[in-house]
Amino acid sequence: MTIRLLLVDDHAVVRSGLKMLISGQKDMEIVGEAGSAEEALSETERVRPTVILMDIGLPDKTGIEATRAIKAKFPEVNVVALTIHEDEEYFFQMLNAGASGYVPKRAAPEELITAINAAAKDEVYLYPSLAKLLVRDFFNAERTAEEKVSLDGLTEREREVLTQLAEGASNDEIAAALVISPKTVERHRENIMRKLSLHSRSELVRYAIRKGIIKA
Amino acid sequence: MTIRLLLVDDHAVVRSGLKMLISGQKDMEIVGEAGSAEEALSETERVRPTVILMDIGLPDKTGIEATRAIKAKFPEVNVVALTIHEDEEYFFQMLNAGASGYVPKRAAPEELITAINAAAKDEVYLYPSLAKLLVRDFFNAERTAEEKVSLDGLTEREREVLTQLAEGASNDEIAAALVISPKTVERHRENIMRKLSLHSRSELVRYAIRKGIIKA
DNA sequence: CACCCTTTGGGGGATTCGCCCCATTTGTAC
DNA sequence: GTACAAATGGGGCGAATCCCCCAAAGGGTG
Repeated sequence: MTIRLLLVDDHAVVRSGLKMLISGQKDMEIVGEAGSAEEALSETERVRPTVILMDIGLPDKTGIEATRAIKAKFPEVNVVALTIHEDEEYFFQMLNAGASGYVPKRAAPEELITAINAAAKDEVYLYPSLAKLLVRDFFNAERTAEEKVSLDGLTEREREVLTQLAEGASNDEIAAALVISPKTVERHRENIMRKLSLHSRSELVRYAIRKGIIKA
Repeated sequence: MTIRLLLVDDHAVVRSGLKMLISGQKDMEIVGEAGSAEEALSETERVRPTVILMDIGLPDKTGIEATRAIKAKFPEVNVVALTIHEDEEYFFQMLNAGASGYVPKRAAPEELITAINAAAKDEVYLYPSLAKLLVRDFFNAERTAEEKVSLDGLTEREREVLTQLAEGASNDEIAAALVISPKTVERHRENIMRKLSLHSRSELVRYAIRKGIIKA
């Protein structure tokens, strides 16, 4: 099964570099090129590629918008972002737009090949320095030491109550679980909210998830 | 800078295979081996490796627990999971435990080398078929095609209300924002909760964060 | 010993929530 | 043209929430 590629980049030089690189891969074939988001759309419709290599900086729209538009119309086409940007923002936006991979232009050629192969199999290749960001955000990790302290001076008991609150338990349920009076749970809740400057259970839930106290 | 490796696997055969593979890398050096979680801990303390290759199936504890314990004591040591398991559960648990990479044993040797290099640089390598799962879970927001289905049949207006609810807004605040009566907001909230089988704002908040409708 | 912090518990009141009942208008589908 | 979903709005009611007030027992520190 040959992988049919569409190159999207406004620099012809970049495209020819990619063509040279791809030409070494016998299971890949470049079936089209585009220098703008508009062209990318029409070329996708015309040639129906397996995978699109998408630059982010395009003259008309960003590659992010182009990706979103393409995935909306042709969800079976997978997009690999290939860009000079290693910003966290672009990375997340591109994945959110539906990209199946993200490779900086400074990456080794083999990494791009890996990413293309992954995208063709409907998998996702993430460049390691950026994958790290995704994992960090996903698990709200990085705590271990300082974020546990950054629970803004909550006591042990308060943290215990907060956990239950965040999981959606009512005052009575928490009281039963901790074997104390519902009124004491109230008391703890008030103290928690005052210390954290939060004013509703909903805000407590978000706070707890952000801090990694509970999982979403 | 040589990368100092600790191999953790209860099968000596696997360890010698890895030794052979690593011996081809002149910037890597195996400084220790362990056949159990217990040994992994003590060896980590003794040799202070840069990167640990960690199997999940160990005789005493799982590699997940071992990783958690090691990251708690030696956060600067990065762990790459190397396992036969490609289950979603193990994958997420391992990352949550603090692993800097996840490579199935069936992966190509170069992928393991890439993962080790990434881990040594404090980055994260994710095997493409599993990276896909992470991205999917992280951006469960808009799925272009099946998004409407994945939100269990919520209407456009209901999703709009849900977003506000999840952000912690009261009925009156939402009414003001959407320029409708508080009573109508109530109506929408009831329909949302019934459709999703949720029964409190707290549960709505978690649901919305899980689905990527709002960020935590 | 006096002081502070934590944890425990109660009273009361204004407000909000969660869940029923009801209805009208405006589309879209058959 | 009728039927059905979606969006709009209202009334009411019991429960829960949120925010004040109050207090006492126990631990630790200066």
